[in-house]
Amino acid sequence: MGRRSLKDARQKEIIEVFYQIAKQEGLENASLAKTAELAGMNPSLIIHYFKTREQLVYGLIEFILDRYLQIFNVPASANSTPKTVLLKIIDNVFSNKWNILFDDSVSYSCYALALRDETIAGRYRRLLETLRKNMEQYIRACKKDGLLQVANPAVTADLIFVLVDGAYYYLSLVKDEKEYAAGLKRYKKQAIALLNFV
Amino acid sequence: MGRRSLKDARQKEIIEVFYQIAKQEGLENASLAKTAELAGMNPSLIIHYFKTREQLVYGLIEFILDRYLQIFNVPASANSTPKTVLLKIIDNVFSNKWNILFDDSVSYSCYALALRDETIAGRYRRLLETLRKNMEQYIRACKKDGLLQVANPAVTADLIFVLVDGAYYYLSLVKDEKEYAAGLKRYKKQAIALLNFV
DNA sequence: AAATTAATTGAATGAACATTCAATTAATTT
DNA sequence: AAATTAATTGAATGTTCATTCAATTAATTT
Repeated sequence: MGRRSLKDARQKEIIEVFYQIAKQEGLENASLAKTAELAGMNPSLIIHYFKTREQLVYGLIEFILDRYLQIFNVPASANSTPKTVLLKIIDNVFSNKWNILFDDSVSYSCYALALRDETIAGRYRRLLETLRKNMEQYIRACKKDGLLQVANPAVTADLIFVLVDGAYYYLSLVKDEKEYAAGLKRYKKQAIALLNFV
Repeated sequence: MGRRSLKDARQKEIIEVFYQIAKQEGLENASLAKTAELAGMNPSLIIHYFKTREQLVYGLIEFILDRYLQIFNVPASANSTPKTVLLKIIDNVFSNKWNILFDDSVSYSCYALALRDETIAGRYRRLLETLRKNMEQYIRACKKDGLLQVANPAVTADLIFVLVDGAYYYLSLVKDEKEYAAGLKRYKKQAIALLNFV
């Protein structure tokens, strides 16, 4: 049947290099040429795998959005009660891990794209919905066990993510580590207050 | 003394056209050529007034950031008490006026730039600081009159803006008008709750 | 070994871009 | 009217870019 396809692996590799370039130079300056050079391949090979730059950007966004779901990766040791799980998730959200996982500039550039491209907007909507639904389930589990008192788990989950997004908007400009940590702590405290644990 | 300079007026005009192009095509696709064409002038005239595209972008950001301060423009009729003023400001923040004043995509593109350009970052820091300080003063005035009970006006002001930024992050993807209005209302209610009026 | 399929290269294309520079036109002052 | 200063134009430059296409190389199967 001829040579076997490297498509999946190659695409992933290219996306990762493209992301690296975008981090260094900004998404708007991330070109196929630069990406190809860093990846040690010919620009036309990128076109071979993605057809257009636009498709590569779609790939990058898929790649980035997938990372968000890692918030809900909680070690088994924290699985004792719904409350410890929920608190661990809140921990994840308001932690420095966030900054390692995401480049702020690229993130906002992608979001700006979403606001002009319905395909990308759809992906983002689905992600934000998933994040909220997941959080809602965890809140619901706690509520069922009488661990917290909230009128509407969906509304509370939404509010928490609004807090998260607003927090990182502000914090992304904060260079001072102490101030950054203090802010993160304050916002986290506010999020936990919203959960109204008994 | 020769011909008098049109610099200020011309620069402002160019920035406004540049903004218009950025709204239509995205900031990353807003070129001097397109701007010049829409403005009915030669691209080199833009260079004449701004030296480089980078300087034009700086001008655009200045232009956009100035608009944010309009939040605090409160009609004299609302000046009766510190509480009505503060509520009017909250009203302004969580209103549709916001969307008319700002293009979401361009806003996030500019913010992405700030995170890779210290000059722009400085401008944003100053603005965010000003917004918070202003809000803090209004909260303080209410507190002095015993109209609300908050432990730390600065912290509360910050939290409100975190809420605002997170709210618009989410809402910018919401197309449905009813859902948009409902969200806005919910977040506004939460902001007012934070103020803890007596 | 021949056939097949995909990977990869390299050269070429044309478009768009920011910027430069010299020349011209239009106000304003003396 | 002459001098001055700024506005404006238009052509030119060189770079970077995404994309195309034909040719070549490398696996894999029959």
